[in-house]
Amino acid sequence: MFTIGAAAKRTDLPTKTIRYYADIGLVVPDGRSDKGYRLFDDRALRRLIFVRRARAFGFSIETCRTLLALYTDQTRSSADVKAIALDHLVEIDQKLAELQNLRDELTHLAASCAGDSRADCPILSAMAGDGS
Amino acid sequence: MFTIGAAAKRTDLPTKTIRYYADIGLVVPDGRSDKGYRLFDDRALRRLIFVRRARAFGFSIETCRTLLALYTDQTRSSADVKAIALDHLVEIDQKLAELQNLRDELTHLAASCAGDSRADCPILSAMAGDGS
DNA sequence: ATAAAGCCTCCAGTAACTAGAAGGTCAAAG
DNA sequence: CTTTGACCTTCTAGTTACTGGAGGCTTTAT
Repeated sequence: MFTIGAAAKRTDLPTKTIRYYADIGLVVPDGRSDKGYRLFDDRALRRLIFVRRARAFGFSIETCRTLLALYTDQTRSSADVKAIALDHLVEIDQKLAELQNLRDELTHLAASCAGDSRADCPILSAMAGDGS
Repeated sequence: MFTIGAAAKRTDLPTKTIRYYADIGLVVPDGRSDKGYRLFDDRALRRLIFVRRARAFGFSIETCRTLLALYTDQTRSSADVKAIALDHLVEIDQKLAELQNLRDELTHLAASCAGDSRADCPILSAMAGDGS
């Protein structure tokens, strides 16, 4: 059984985050010590690490909740998990496309800006709506 | 002089957003009617549109504030604006790289998942830290 | 005259934490 | 035995950029 600090070291998560996850019922401690300290067992640590990885993949907390449930459920079908992953991939691709657009346009604008001491600036002009 | 609703139509921004921008002092109305209605003039509308465009480029509100100041300042140098744009480009490129990484890894995982009725799932295994 | 639309302010909620204050607990050192 | 420092607890509030809604005037249209 680990206190929150020990769990933090082992899971590579901040104690604040672990406490937060406990508060929202995402990964609840196994129990409390007689003085009220949260105590985590190995299973809880595994779940915390699972969440850390899933979050790193960009899954929302709510999706992590679903994923954790599937992780725990031995009768799950891999199709359910795959569907969630594919949904997330679609979102990522959308963001990627938006960002690439943004980068291209901003690169273009920045390139057309002299960047000297004169006031004339195509970037500001674009924001103001003068051009295009 | 336009009421907030008229300004919203002309700038293509929600009234709530315009009110918010006024509250935080980003684009303040020109004044108030005798009944307390916010009144916007053409200059304010131009500034609202400027902010809408800058936000679409992903600039934060605080950066918009700076950009607006530069927009207004006739003695600005285009170098100042360009520096902000290039900073932002660096951030965009970082996010882009992260997202691409994420997409590649997740694509790989999803591809290796059968997606059938069996429980075995490489995606969950990856989150659990079984592999790699 | 009345009803609909538009305006006002203030409060709360979103996502996922993070910071900080005030205070109890525990292990080791003096 | 006490003190120090590192832990732990709870609670409140702040972050970003809005958005939604309640309750209540005002203006406009019928």
